[in-house]
Amino acid sequence: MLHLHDTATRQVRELAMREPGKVSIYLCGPTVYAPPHLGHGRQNIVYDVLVRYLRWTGLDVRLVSNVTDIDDQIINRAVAEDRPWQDITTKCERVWFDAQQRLGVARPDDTPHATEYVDEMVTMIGQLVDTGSAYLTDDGVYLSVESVDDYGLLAHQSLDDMLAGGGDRTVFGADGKRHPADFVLWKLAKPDEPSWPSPWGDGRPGWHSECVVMSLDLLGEGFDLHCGGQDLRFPHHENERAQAVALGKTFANHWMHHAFVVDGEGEKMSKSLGNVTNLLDLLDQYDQRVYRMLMLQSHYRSPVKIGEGNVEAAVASLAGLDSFAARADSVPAADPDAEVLSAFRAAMDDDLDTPKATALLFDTVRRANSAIDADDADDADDAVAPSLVAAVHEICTAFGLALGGGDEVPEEILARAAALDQARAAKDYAVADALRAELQDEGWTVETTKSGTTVRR
RNA sequence: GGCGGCGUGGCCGAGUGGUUGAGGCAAGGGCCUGCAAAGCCCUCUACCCGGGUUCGAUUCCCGGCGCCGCCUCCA
Repeated sequence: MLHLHDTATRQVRELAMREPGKVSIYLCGPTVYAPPHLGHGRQNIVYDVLVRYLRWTGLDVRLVSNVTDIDDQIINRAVAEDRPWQDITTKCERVWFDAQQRLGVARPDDTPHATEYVDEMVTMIGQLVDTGSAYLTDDGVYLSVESVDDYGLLAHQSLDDMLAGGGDRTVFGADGKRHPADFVLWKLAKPDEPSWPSPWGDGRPGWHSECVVMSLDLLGEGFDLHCGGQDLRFPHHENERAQAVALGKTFANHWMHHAFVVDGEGEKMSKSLGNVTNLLDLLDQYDQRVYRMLMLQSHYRSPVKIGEGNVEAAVASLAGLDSFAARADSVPAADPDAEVLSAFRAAMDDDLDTPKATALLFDTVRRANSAIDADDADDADDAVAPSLVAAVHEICTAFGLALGGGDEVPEEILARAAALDQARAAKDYAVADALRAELQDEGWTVETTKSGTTVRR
């Protein structure tokens, strides 16, 4: 069974399932006002690997991930560029899912939008007001954090400690709030801002409300896992939870947070710092599997540096895997090696130890390569290569890592590869070398072996 | 000011109280190959500093230095 670090308890503990065999996961998705950066890419891949792995083990996973399509950032950009805010959200959402597809990330089962849930949010906020957990000020409706007994569960700090000053930081925003940590549920609209009707006046929902309403609506109370980046732990997730608790509802049973992508100096990549690397640039410049490879090789709770050096290293390692896949094509099908799969599951079940699992993958590839060499040499009946090859493919499936390059090789290229083999057979090496050089110049990877020439991108 | 994390070889990045500290990439040598490529084998280089606990610490504890995160929009 999968054991995962839980932010609430700070322990690695078993991911309990509300319903046996079924896993319900809520992932905080993007605010669609800018192109995705590397940090978003990490998020996409971390949870894609989680979901694929769980499905690979036979579990029925439902992943819900929202799209925040109304927010101050969106409004600000719309005003700055003098265009309708919906232009921005629809375009950014398209770019987001396009990037996910290029990353090989499966689309979530549900992608609810904040704008589709405004009525439900208004209803929920009304309940919070009715029970006295929320109150009206002159600019909106706020949740009183003091009405939530265990507020700070995810932050692991008491309200007093959070407020304690020091350094040059400012302590929350105050305005008309009863407590500095109280947060806005409903923002009353200023002139020309997008708005929806509510009992407290036209306005829009605060960021922290949509996820509560949507996760409870689609997954129900006590769903299994809520996840997102470490920066969402507090205040976003704390505040989501506060609303659920104030409503008397059971919220997520387990909290998972992944670490940041950092720059060369180890600083968090962040839009506000301006040190982000556009995810699309990486996808444009490199093999689209490269980023997944990089994420697999580090642990999801450790910061990871993305630089030209390790990107190139990942490219090279993928080339090795592709070569393996190409030569393994001729290996007969077999049941995957049980020991390898068992070691793989042990690693993954231990808080998603993908670095260990990836090491196992490479190790298995090496063993399989050796076994293929040995089988070529003596035609042994008790060949171990097939089961190792099958195990490699299983791991790659669970990782969501496609091997083999993928591009179809045109007939004309295959014909030239065949001509190359004929020249070699005729010991006409000058012709053979010329053919190989031509193909390589055109960007093909050419591998001539005893059993023939393979060509791929 | 509070809470938390990190400091490993040429680079990235795991991990552990003990004869031999993953894996990837890079480098060197070899095998294979008509020659390459791919593959396989071998080799090289590391645990921030100072104390302490211990038979023994990179791993545990204390102190120091350096870096980072959250407490504010943020994956």
